[in-house]
Amino acid sequence: MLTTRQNEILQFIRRHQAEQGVTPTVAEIQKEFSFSSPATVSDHLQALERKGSIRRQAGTARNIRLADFSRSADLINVPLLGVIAAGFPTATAAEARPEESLPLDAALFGLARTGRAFALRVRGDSMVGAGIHDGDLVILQGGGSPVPGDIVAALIDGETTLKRYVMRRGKPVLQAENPQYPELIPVEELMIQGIFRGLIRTARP
Amino acid sequence: MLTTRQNEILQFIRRHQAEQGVTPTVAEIQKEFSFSSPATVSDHLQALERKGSIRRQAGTARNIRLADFSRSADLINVPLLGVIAAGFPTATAAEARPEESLPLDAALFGLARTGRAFALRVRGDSMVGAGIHDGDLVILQGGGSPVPGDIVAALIDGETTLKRYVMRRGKPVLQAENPQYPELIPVEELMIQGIFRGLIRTARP
DNA sequence: GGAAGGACCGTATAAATATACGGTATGCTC
DNA sequence: GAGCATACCGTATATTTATACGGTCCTTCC
Repeated sequence: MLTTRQNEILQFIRRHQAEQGVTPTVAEIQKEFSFSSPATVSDHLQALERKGSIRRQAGTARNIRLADFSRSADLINVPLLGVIAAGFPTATAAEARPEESLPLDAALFGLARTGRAFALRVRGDSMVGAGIHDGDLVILQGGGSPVPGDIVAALIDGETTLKRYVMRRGKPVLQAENPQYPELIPVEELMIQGIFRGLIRTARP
Repeated sequence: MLTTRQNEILQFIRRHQAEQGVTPTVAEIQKEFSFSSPATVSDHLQALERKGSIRRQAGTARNIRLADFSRSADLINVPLLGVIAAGFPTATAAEARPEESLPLDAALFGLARTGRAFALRVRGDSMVGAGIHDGDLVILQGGGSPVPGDIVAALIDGETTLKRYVMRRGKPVLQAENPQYPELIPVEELMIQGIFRGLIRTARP
């Protein structure tokens, strides 16, 4: 479908976008291929557009758009905010100091693009019954109301912990999922920081 | 660190890049926020650059670069190839029919950009002891040799299963991690399809 | 009360940028 | 051999684009 030359140019555009974050200008393509004239590039771009590989917006700079770019349009950068205790509550949690961020597929994790999503690394094993292990990254959606049964990051008495949110006799309680921990934590003042949306575990080398 | 306004503008730049594939021009930012002057945008961009959120290349159009862009340059599309049995081996596995693909951070999962990585959805609970549950997505790296202790997707007698690869008396065996399953599966002919690199679980709504 | 930073406006402008126009040359095909 | 697509060149140019300069108004902080 594409000629050899057209394919070379398309590959360069892809590479440029992946590395620089933006598509190249006509002049940059011209330089890469050592063309003497920008018109040569223009010709190729016309061909690529006709064949549907790229789109262009008339009258703007750096106006090349890859036709299949929308594939990764649903990505959001989820900040990794620190460590959360799945065990006894600890104060060393949920700081607002983004060390790092994870590019995640918002649709896969059911994350609202508008709401604040964040990730925390789990320390402790109080949630092993729910398959959440020490070292896992939990993905949480901030700013919402949990449904009983949800796993939540909760702030109780100034300390944050990961527990299951359930109702007992009309009152919300936080429940661990490990027989070695107290099953129920009575809650006086409860602030939900985030609702569990998923987790990521990576094999340790 | 960033002011409210600076953050709004940074978010717009991020969103524009995610949706359009390129960062916005000064004029596009100006229009989005209904500023009467491009100088206002310039002021904000200066502040964002000073604070390290963006970088700019002098003398070019559409020259905003997100400082943390390189992080998402490491994304690879990992095909979701089907379902794998974590239980008794089944023939319905590892088909070469990509239904879907997952954009994943290659560095996070330790995936080689060159090698073939793939994902499978887990059916069964023979690996719950390793924290792998029914419905999880396991990320596997194809084409390598497992180290004893690795979790692998293995093809035995034409059927695929997810098990831990260990050595017993000098011979490789596949081990389930659930007392309800036979602990060791003697292996006559063993083909490793992939080595476990991580998993993704999403909360079911 | 002055200094500093933030948030804007209006205008001006050099440089970057995409593209049009008119060429040449080559290979393919009907 | 005419017609057509591809692959290039050189030049010209209307726009786009980023940014500089000189302002105003406000809040915060010492």
